[in-house]
Amino acid sequence: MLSLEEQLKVIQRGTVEIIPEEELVEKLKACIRENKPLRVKQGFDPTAPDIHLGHTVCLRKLKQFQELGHKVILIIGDYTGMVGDPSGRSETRPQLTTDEIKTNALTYQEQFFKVVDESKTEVHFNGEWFSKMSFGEVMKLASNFTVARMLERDDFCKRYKDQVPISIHELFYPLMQAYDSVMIHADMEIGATEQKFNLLAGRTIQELYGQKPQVILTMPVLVGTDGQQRMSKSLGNYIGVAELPKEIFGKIMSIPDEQIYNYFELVTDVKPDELAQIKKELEGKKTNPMILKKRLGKEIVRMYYDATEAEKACQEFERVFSKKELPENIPVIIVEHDQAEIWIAHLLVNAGCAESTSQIRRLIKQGGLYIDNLRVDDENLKVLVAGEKLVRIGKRGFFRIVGKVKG
RNA sequence: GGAGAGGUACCCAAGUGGCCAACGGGAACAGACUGUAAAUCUGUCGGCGAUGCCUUCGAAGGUUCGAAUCCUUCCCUCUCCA
Repeated sequence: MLSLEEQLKVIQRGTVEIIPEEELVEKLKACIRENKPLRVKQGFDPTAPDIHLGHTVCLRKLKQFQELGHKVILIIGDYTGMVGDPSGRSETRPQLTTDEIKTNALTYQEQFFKVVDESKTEVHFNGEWFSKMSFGEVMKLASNFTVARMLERDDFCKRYKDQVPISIHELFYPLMQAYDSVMIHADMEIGATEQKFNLLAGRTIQELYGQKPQVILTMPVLVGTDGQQRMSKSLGNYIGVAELPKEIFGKIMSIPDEQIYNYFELVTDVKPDELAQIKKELEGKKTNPMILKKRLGKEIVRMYYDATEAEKACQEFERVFSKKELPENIPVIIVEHDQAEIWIAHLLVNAGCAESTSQIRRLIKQGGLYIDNLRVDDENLKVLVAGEKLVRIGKRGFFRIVGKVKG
């Protein structure tokens, strides 16, 4: 095990807060002395079946703990998932069914272990204890917190003021997360800054159950591809770690330039001195941000695939967007029709390239539709069904439509 | 239980009898520009082979030549009082 100072250096990297830092020092000292690893916890609710880069900010921290020789405990919140974490939310989250939770949990684990080391991880579902809890125990847990304290939370407070409903069960969320810490005897819990309240609740509850409170460590919230809000699947601004290389790369290219540095810092393995270099380049006007963004894209694809895929994704991007050439793989769609000729809008809707004929009309009006590299300017264009057509919708939609006349 | 406020398109949000397929903003999409799927600017943004027709403003009925707008019932949310 590394020395206290060395460990602290690694642990502190990229964090927002460690509360309280003195306790961490104490815990680390004891663990070095007794050669007993810390139990470092983080929970995830299997709400959306995709881990995205935002999640990896904390996961990567967990990984660092593993590398320092500590034990990571991953809680899959099948029960908390039924409540839905209110953190940073402006409304009640939809409650998941047990089936959804089950399938999501599987994908989750698969994706977790793209970042953390499975062999050094203990996995628990919080249903293990919550499903067995009696109502009396629930009441005991609930009596430890007051409504006023819950309403200290910014998200609840805001909802309350804005007259947005808050269901009673949502108030249980922090308590449940806290109780998880009791059940697994957590020494430390990691979460994004918006988790602070829940994490602190863990300390309170642990003490009430006669345990030493966990130290909490918060990480910055990663902003999504829109450059505004936190990355989240429901906001549609996320980059999933299981996405295809070209998707990951493309989405990275679409983040605002101002976010480049944050991404390098929070979700890549780029070393501190290199980070400083990147910061400099971004601040100086000499380097085109695009260059750095491409590097970022490659860096991230490499982490979840490999260097070859990363290079390919970058080249594909350059081919399609910089040189405006055709992408490498164009989906082929086979369409059948009983007439020899068909209105272009119908052809594309039948092939699933567009949702409505109105959409195609609009596209043509705007000059965004190409057939065999020729811009279509006639909304009423009819085409022969038979044969293969190369269709381009806007900048990104490429299709090969192979038509057959029925009968 | 009583009193009041409110439910509008993907989201926020105007509109309180015809000029409303519904102002505005965001998202999204398209175009221009650019060494980026960044930024900026412009446009589009319910559906339909369409200078017209059909469906939409919590739900169902009703009044009216005509309703998102008025009436009735119901469902949902919030606030205050108890």
